[in-house]
This record gives sequence, structure tokens and C-alpha cells, in this order.
Amino acid sequence: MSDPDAAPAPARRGGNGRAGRVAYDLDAVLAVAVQAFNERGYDATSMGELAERLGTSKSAIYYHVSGKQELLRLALERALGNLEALLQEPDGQPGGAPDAAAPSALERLERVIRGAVRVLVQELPFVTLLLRLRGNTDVEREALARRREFDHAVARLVEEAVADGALRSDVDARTATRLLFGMVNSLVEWYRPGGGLTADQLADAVVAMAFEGLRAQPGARR
Amino acid sequence: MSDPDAAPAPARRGGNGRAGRVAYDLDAVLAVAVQAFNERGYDATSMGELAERLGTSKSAIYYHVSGKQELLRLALERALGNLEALLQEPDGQPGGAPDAAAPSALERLERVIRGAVRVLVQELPFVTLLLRLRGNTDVEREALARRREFDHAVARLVEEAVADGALRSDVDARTATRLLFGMVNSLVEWYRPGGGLTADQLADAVVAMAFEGLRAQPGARR
DNA sequence: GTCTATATACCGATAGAC
DNA sequence: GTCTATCGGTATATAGAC
Repeated sequence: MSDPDAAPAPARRGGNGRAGRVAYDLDAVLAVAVQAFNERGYDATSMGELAERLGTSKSAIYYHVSGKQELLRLALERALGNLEALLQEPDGQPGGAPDAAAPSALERLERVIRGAVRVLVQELPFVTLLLRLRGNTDVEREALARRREFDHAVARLVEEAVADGALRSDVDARTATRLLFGMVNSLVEWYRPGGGLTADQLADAVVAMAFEGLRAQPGARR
Repeated sequence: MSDPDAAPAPARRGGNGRAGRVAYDLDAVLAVAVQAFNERGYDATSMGELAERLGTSKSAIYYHVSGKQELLRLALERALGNLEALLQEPDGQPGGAPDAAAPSALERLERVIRGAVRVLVQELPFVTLLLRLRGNTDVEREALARRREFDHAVARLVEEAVADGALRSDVDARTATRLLFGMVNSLVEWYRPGGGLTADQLADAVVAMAFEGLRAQPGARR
């Protein structure tokens, strides 16, 4: 999968391109659009500005997509698809060996958290866009519904872990889930790759704070 | 201070109003505007829609404010003023007695966290607007600069508490601060007053999760 | 596939009557 | 203080040449 932030520059055509002709494919248009939506906001970003950023005209964009809303829909599909895959394969990576014993709810929760951090980092602009939706249009409302279903699935994991006695029960499970993913989701507001913090270090910090808290524990190896 | 969510209905005039005439004052206009900005986004909200929500005309709004940007500026001023006051009086409430010993950095941090939760709850729509800014205009950039200064002040508290040995040192202080306020700020995305969770209970949950973590500790009274 | 030109609609803001 | 009418600007999207 291409990194949308890395190369907003136009890609040269494949074998069927005319000599030296620079063209944009859908992925390049989408990458630039998502970056612009995140910087300025979806509503504040005009098709004219997208054309400027791409060094082309509005009409050229309409050749690739049916309109501004389809750009949004494609971007949200990518973010949601990656997040939903976490729930299908809670190991964090597909194709894992058939596990020994079934993992506990707490173990599954930690894997989902680490997976979510990984997806947020790998698909940063797309997930950023998803997390800032307001639900103004049908496209946005459909995406928000899918996001809510993801949240509910995580909440069920938290409740299960509380029932197991693995998580504290004096904080409501729903509240804990929301605070937990409030912390995870806030990554998109400040994390930037290449800033001296790898995705794994970030996941470690999130899991440590979420499960053990920030307070120094006397005698603990910290 | 009036509650902007509670009464979007027009307020009757004071002593100088003509008999029975319904009018809007600046506070009523601001309350409706902030609610609309949060629901639909600032850019996606037109002055025409504000007029519709107020049951009046666009011109009537322009009588009260110079334009759409001033509505934004007034709302952000209210949110920032309340947050900045937390740093001046870290007791959480003004007029506290001159304290005995100077509180530790950890104690001051907890007071700021509880104060921030209180401000978020009490001024929910205004802080929500602040936290969703993108920095498209001068008004927004000025507000973002003030917000960054607030964040930096909290980060200095965290660093001080780490230096005291009160907070764990295996998580970078900057990262910890960002995760901490990512958790706090996420409240605006889901907390609604009257939902069975008081501001104090919420602050307890935030402080418990931030400092002690979610994991059940064997033998601990939880 | 990309261009220029344009159709159509809505935006923020203002003018002037009442 | 609120109204109707309208200004100038810009938005999305399309038409048709090349």
C-alpha cells in the first residue's frame, strides 16, 4: 500500500503512458486530497485548491472521481477497512499460526490496542480524516456508523476483561473504553513519523499508561 | 455565566424592551452559533443557517456581531480564558486560603487535570470548538497559539513530577503529557451532562486511569 | 486525459426601507 | 432591530475543444 504523505508528487505513467507525459492516477489524487482535507478541513477545501496542489485543473480531477464526496468516501473506506481488520485477526498480523490456548480478553484487548496504534501510524492521514468527521452527509454518517460498531466491539472486550477480574471494576467499562480510545485516537493530533518515536515505542507507551498508569510505583522496576 | 446549551430559545428583553417583543442578545446568538459550529463544523455552517436556527434573518445577526469570524473569536476567548485561569489558580477554585506547604508538582498536576475536566464539562460547547480548530484563519491561529502555551505549561508540570520521582520515567514526559491530555480532551466527543455521570465522577475516572492505570492490582482495594 | 469556459447555486456581507 | 433585496465572490460540477 502506498504512503500518501510520502509522495504527493505525480507518478509517471505505466507502460501505456505516452513518452514523458506526467499523469495522476486515482491514488495520487486521493493522497493529495486527504492531506488537504486534514490541513484545512473537508468543507474548507475546494476542488480548485486540490487542482492547484496537483498542478492541474478541476476538470482533470473530475475525470478520475465523480466529485468531492467520492474522494472522502474512498479515504474513509481505507481507514475503516484497516481498523475493522483488527477485530477479525486480533493477533495484530494476519496468518498467525493457530494459537495454543485461546487468549484472554485482556490479551486480546492489548493486541487490539497495539494494532490500532499500528494502523493509526501506518494510515495516519486516512484515520485522521475519519476521526474528525462531523456527520454532515450520508457518506460521513455511514462511516461514523461503522466507527461506532468498532468502538462497541472494543467495549465488549473491556467488559469481558473486567468480568475476568483482569481490569479494575471501580471505573465504568464504557467510560474506560472511551478514555482508552480517546488516548489512542489523540495520536493523530501530534504523532508524526520520523520524529524519533517509532510505532512500537508509541504502542508501548500507550499500553503502559493505559494499564499501569503514570505514577511511579515504589520498588517497581521502572 | 449562562449555559449555552440549555436555552437556545430567544431571551425576552430587559427593562428597555418594547412590550412583548422577542429579541436576541449577543449571548443567545453566540450560544446557537457555537452549537451549530460543533454540529456541522465552522466552515460548513452558513450565516443563513444560523439565521434559520434563530428564527430570524442574516441581517439581524449582523446587527449583533461584525461577522462570522467574530462569533468564532468570542467563543474561543471564553474557552481559553477558563483554561488559562486554571494555571493561575491551580487549587481549582479561586480564593483559596493561602496554603500551608507548597504543593508538589504531582499535586499541582492532579489539580490542573481535575480543573480541566471541570472546565470541559462546564463550558463543553466552547471547549469543543477550541479543540477542533484547524488554523485556517488568523483568529484560529491565535487561539491555537494560546492553546499550545497551555499545553506547554502542563508539560512542564509533568517534567517536574518525573524529576521528583513521582511519575514513571520510562515513558517520555512529552509523550505522557500528550497522551494524558489526549484522554482528557476526548471527553468533548462523548460526555454529555445529565447522562448519569457527574463531572466529579468523570474527573475521578480520568485521574485513576492516568495515574494508576486500568489493570486490576492483586490485593489492592478496588 | 487535460484544457478553457461556463452554468448554476450559495456564500458572507451590505443597503436601505420600516 | 429586523426586514427584503442584492452585491461581489466563490463553490461544485459540466460542456465541448483538442
